[in-house]
Amino acid sequence: MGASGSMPSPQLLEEYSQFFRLLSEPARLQLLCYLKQGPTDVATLIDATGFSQSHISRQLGQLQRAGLVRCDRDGARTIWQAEGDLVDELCHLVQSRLKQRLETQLQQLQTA
Amino acid sequence: MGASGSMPSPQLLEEYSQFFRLLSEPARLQLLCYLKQGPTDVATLIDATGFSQSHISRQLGQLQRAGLVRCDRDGARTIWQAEGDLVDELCHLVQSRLKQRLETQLQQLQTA
DNA sequence: CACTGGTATGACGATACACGCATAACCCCA
DNA sequence: TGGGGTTATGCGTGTATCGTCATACCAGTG
Repeated sequence: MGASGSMPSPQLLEEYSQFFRLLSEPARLQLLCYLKQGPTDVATLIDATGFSQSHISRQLGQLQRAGLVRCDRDGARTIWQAEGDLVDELCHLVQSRLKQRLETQLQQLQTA
Repeated sequence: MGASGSMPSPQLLEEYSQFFRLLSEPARLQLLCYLKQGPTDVATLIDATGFSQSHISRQLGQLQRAGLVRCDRDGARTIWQAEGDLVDELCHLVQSRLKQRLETQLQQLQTA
């Protein structure tokens, strides 16, 4: 069961990995999680994360190009917010896995 | 709706990103997809991917430490196989997102 | 228009990691 | 126990990307 699926094309693999790479950086993931709590301006993000303004701008740019984040201009300021809950679902799946893995490790220790 | 979740701890963010980083490399993703088709020995993987033996060994090691892959020894050879279908689910979610994104872009072109 | 606050971008150092080569460690069999 | 085949590891190199500083860009205000 489930053993024989079809191999994705190299291009698709590349897209997948590019997407996952976006989430492979704690800084970006942190920004995403923060923005998930509601629309936020950049000054608040700088204050919350301690990163430089340029760094945050770059990371938000990448997330925006991937459609994970969008911005509305409020005069000179820019208000950012997370778009969609794909990342939530992905993180939830990964969390389940991590949890399950730790549980089995715990059981192995107890039976040893 | 869904605007206010709770912020994950830095450690958890780190774990998430480490996991996603595993999938951020086309080579590893390719190996995973290949192994999903059934147990395979290393020689076949070398042949299928064109990577060096040492590279494949390292990548499999990383995947194994994350519990995404496991190996059974067959004499001198090692037979590898994918473990669990977490990666399938993750890729499926990402694929849906990519598809949806292209569809909206297409619609925007048509209405323009 | 000059000025100010906010954002994006070029340049750069530092670090991480993908790869391959060579070689060590390992396992089976005669 | 030695030899052939298989897998893991030390090392070097190249490349990508993080993160910062300085600076250019851009929108609103006196």
